[in-house]
Amino acid sequence: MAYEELKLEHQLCFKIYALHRELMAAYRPLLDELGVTYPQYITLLYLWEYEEATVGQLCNALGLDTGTVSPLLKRMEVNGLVAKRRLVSDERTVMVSLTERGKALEEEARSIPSHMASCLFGDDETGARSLASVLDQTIRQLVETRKQ
Amino acid sequence: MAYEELKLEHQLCFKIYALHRELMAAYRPLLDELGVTYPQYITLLYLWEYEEATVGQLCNALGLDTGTVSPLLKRMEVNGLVAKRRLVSDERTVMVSLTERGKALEEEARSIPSHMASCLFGDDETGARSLASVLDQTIRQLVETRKQ
DNA sequence: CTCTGTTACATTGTACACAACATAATGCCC
DNA sequence: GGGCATTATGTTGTGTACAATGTAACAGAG
Repeated sequence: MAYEELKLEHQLCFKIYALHRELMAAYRPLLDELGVTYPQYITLLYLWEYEEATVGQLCNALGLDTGTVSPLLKRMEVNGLVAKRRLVSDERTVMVSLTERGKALEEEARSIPSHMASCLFGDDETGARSLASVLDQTIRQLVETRKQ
Repeated sequence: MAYEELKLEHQLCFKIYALHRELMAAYRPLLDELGVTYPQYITLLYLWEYEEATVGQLCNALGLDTGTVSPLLKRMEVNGLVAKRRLVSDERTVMVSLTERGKALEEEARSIPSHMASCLFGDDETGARSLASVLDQTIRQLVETRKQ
């Protein structure tokens, strides 16, 4: 007896929410082998690319706030993946860098993107690009709207 | 110096992850007015449509496990949105139904879908449908892969 | 009727995610 | 150089998520 527009099956948000969780579930077995979670994995992706970053840069790049990133980095430090040091030039700023163990994981991670691509698209090459462009477009629109 | 395939910007997963969080952020102010979170909102969507459901049916429909749904329902019960009762025919089964207050929220929620649609797509009507179909396709592929 | 496996749900433990607040270092205005 | 807003990060509290485990109720085999 619900209003048509409120039916669960019509909600785009729910598809995005569901896809997000399916995706995390698909990554989990791969990331378990590296001993990291998904948010830790994307933190590593950033650090593999830029060598080191401040906490603030990581928050910005990943779109997460300090309440998420700060304890996440603490766990990664405990697990020996990253090291933290305060800048001499500004004692407020914490610079995060990879340990040898953190760097070494990059080799083990190399196979993940292509493996995940096949999980997401099977053999459909064009599907990936069309999903990417639609997602970019939608995120842009959302961010746009939020800023007003 | 990272491998090209491991750069953050190339990761489709990250776009989905980011979109998911942007979307939750966009919903938050609307749902705050109803006094519910997003997972509670989709639980209400289901109950508005089907009147009542067992815990298991909700887990299935929402794709969440009992460890998530069980405490979520407990909070909704405390907030006076749902009621729970055990079936006489099977004392293991818990039936969840809406309270008057839970039913009343449906009216207040009616404006949410169209409001969110404009946040997601601006004026672009076709964007919604193309995103929906790409998401459906991708979820199907992921679920397919997971089952093997 | 009893034993045993299964089912439905709840609980525990770990890890996000974010709002709100706390803290310490910096920069700047005078 | 003292006061003060700002900045960078950390902490607290609430609410997901999910794996693993617990528990009571049910369902059949013998």
